Amino acid sequence: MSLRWALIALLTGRPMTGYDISKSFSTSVAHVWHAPDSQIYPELNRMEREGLLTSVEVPWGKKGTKKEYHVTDEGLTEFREWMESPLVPQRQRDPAYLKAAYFDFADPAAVREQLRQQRAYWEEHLAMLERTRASLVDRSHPTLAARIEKLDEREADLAVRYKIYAYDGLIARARTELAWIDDGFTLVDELDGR
Amino acid sequence: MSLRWALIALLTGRPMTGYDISKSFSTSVAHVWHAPDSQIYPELNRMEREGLLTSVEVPWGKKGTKKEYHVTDEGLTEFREWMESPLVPQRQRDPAYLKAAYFDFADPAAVREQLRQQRAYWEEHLAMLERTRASLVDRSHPTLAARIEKLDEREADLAVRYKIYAYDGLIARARTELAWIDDGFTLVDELDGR
DNA sequence: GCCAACTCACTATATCCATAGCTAGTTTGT
DNA sequence: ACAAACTAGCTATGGATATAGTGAGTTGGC
Repeated sequence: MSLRWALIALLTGRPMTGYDISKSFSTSVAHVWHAPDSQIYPELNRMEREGLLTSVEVPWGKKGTKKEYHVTDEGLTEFREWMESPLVPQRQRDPAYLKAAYFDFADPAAVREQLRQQRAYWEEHLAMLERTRASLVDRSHPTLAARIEKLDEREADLAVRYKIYAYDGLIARARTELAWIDDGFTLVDELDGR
Repeated sequence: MSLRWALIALLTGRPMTGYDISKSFSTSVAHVWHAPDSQIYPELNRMEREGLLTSVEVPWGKKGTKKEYHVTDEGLTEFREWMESPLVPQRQRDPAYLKAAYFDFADPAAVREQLRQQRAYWEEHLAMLERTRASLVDRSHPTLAARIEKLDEREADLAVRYKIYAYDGLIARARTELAWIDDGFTLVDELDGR
């Protein structure tokens, strides 16, 4: 259900076609809420039917047309309502922790390999988050830039600061994961007698 | 798909009925992999059909019987294979971060209320994790106790240490969330001019 | 003797989500 | 002139997950 709010969040920046959304999703909202095309297109249709979005046919090339989605006042109102409604806490569902709790069933070499893979993944993820954070700070991030154009300086500052705040949280989380993985290497060395 | 491995993990401790599983789930594996009854019962059936589990009918009271599930050798083999197979990294999908990135759409009072709720949730969650960690350290945790009974001291040590390691990760994660929430209070005070 | 609380084992329904495609038009490079 | 790469907008399928039940047997307290 958060998908629709992620879509509205994205469309507050600028009106977009389904294709634009599916592309820019991966460089912005997807860092907090990933979704594949097969969810995005049907959800856009549903939201239009429910009046949260309207669409405008825009010509594309000589013959083609594309559908540009705009957030309606109703959509914005419901988005604000969601923003202020209580959060449903997420259940834990992380295979990495499930595996870690039962590492004694794997041999130490396999455990080290797991840890190496996780470390590589989180390092890459962290680097991406830091790049994105930097593009928010200098306001070069395309989705953000489009959005703050329409705002005055005070509003723009709010929008930017909260986005940086969200990324700071993601970055702290990634660093915590990396520290935990490093503790894992230490532990397996100790238990394996090195 | 991780559900079946969570179930095998639990059943390596001791054979259990579906009901036992659904109950003890919440105090152990659910901390890393939550699942409702409606997933557990069908999955147990499927696993039995596929030969990962066998079941024994056990009398219950005067007339009733219950079904006790045991992990088969095949189940244990597949569990070990999963343990050593590469992890599929999880996509981000966290409404708390989605909201935080767009806090500028909510008024500061609503933002503070959100943060208070999250703080309360994570504090409680952290306390629970620390209680569970303590029960692992002194080996009083029922699921763990049942499991290490059958093991020699070295194997028991491995099982206990890795479980503590997993909880240390969850605890570090919870502390990171709490620190982030506190940063949120500071930020909203600053932006709201207090 | 009866009720409440608990044990046991499910099911029904609907939505969410992932994987993996498809078709057709457009632009760019050679 | 043609192919490759890209833009556009989907769909089909199957499995995962949440919410919310059902109903029957058992135990313990008063």
